[in-house]
Amino acid sequence: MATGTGAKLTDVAALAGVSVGTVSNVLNRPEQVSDEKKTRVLAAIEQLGFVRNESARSLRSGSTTSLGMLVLDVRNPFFTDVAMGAENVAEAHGHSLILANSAEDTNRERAYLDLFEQQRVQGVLITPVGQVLDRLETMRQRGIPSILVDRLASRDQFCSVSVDDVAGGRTALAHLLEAGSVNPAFVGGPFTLQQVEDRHRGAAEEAERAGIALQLFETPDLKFERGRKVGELISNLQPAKRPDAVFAANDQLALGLLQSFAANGLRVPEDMLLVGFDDIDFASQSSIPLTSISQPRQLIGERAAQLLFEEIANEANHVHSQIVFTPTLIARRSTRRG
Amino acid sequence: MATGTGAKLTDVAALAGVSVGTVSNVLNRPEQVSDEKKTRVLAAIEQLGFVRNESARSLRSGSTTSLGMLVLDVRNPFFTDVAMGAENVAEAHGHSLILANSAEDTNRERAYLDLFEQQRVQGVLITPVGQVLDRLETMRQRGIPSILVDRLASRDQFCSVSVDDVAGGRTALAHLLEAGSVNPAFVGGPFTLQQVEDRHRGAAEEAERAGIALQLFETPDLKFERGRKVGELISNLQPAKRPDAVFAANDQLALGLLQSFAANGLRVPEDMLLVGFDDIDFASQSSIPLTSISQPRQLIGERAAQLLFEEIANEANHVHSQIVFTPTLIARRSTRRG
DNA sequence: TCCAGTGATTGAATCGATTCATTAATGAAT
DNA sequence: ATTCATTAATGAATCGATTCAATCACTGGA
Repeated sequence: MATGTGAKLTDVAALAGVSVGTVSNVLNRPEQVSDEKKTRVLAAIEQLGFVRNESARSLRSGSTTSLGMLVLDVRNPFFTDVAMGAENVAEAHGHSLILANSAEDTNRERAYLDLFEQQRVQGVLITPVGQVLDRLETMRQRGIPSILVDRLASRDQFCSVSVDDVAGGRTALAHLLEAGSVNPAFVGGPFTLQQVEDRHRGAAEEAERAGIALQLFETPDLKFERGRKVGELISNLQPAKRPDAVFAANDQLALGLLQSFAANGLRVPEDMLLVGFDDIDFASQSSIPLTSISQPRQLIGERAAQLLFEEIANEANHVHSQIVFTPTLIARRSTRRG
Repeated sequence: MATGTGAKLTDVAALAGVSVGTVSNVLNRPEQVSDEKKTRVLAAIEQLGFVRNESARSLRSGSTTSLGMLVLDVRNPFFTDVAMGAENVAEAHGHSLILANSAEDTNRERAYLDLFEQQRVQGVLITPVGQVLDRLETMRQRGIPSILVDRLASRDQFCSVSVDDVAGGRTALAHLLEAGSVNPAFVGGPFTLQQVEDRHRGAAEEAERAGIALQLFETPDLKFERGRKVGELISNLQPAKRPDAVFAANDQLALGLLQSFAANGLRVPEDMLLVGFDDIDFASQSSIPLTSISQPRQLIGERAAQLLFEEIANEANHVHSQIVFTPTLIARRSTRRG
């Protein structure tokens, strides 16, 4: 049964007793083929187990039917959710999404962009790591447009889909104040990350507006372990100086804080209010469910893919746009007293 | 500057003043080309911004340089970790990994297998959803081998890489008994999932060996929410009948149990010991760190990819093998008294 | 000087599906 | 009966990189 190398289109044509053109038409313009030949061709395809060679197809037709997506970290649920949104839209357009992982490594980022170019994908969704805007612009000139995801395009030559982190910061702090905090703190860093900078700025604005000081605990990263360390530090402050509420720059950090508060006998929310950012699954699954700022992850992916298809369809006079979502607060036990 | 359609190999050859064969050699067998021409060609490539057309390359050479990977759920960290392992190995072999998500949907599974065949990937790593073994066998006869991941191959025509869940179950229960449990329980289901069945069987074996009864709380799924509900149930049992230790079939379930135990004033580990399975990141990040059974996720991906490359290299007389890893216990606070 | 041997270079043929100008067939209209 | 329009089918040319048999250039030995 093993045919060695598979059947090709000419084999199908021979078996069905039609020309290659007709077989191709059955595959690509079935409405132009008479029912009789169509069934004969389909039967032949079935019988031979013919699978069309995508390389040959795209070489001749000059275009593929796939999009490339390059994310910072596939292990981060944020990106996989975004990817799922994009994938759904791609599927609806009859395209497939090739998902690749730069793992925050500029070499891998470059390698995958090379791959995408070589494969002649129709377009690229990317959360950049390094300085790739020039590269992306070159690619667009060569006919492969790209959309920035989770980044606000700093130049107007790109579309982007991102989240308003400043607004998120404002919302978080307003919520803490409303819940009764008079001495709130922000925990997060480094400030070279735009996201951190923005979230803090929003919080600071809101605090100022209320005439309240915002303490700052700057961290070198946003990991769980870091949260534990800062939590230790905060727990050991004199009660008078200790903040009564913390806004953490992301949920990982917040969960670390939560763990060490619990270990040090600081009760959340009685002694300490806590808000995170991202609303990852585990925010709600912690033993004390965590209030968090939620981003419409799936929607981000969907919109990004839609924008990309628009640009693909109308490369010539496409107008770039920046979509910015406003994140929303999900209130849970960690800020609900009594 | 916009060249419209990019430069091709003949353009490079013309500019460099060499034949197309030489340009191709520079790309594929650089050691056979004199330094002088090599530099001229490379300069021309640079100047024209030439990017080789992968479709043309693989059409002529008859083989691609990519692997397909089809996972049950990209949002599950288990699979993304496995994927990263596989990706690393693929990269080391100069291949790229196309990651696709069947989302436990047999239609999507079929569609992506179609895509992989059309793209003539070199091989496939797959965690099957539906009944696809026949399909996979056909694909292998056509020259596309596949490896089962996180599944023990029921037929000997496939390689597989999986984990010994029975051993995991034994280890978990032995640990609970050692920690002082005299009335342990298993929480999990449905038993149609091989994983659940095996984990329970291991635990039951170990309990029997120790002459101790193992209570069973069967669940219709393995989600966090379900864990909360069962936790509620267990918390409300009379202390005499209530188990003093729980082995949950996975971490999600265990975290749900943990949350509701806390809400009901049942202290872990003082009043209740708790072990999960999978060792997801959040097991250690819970406010009471969770003891769990850990699977070598990355390693699973690496080995699977290695097996695949072996089969690709030696399709004719490859001997299929089943790799089964024994999971290990990571002891944390949830089973450490005093 | 000639020849054999080695290594670099060449370019026509090739991979397999698609395209499109052309032909064939059928029917409607004059 | 003839012309025109419409639809279906054909198959040679084509996409762009790779392959490989043939050619060329050069060296060292006879």
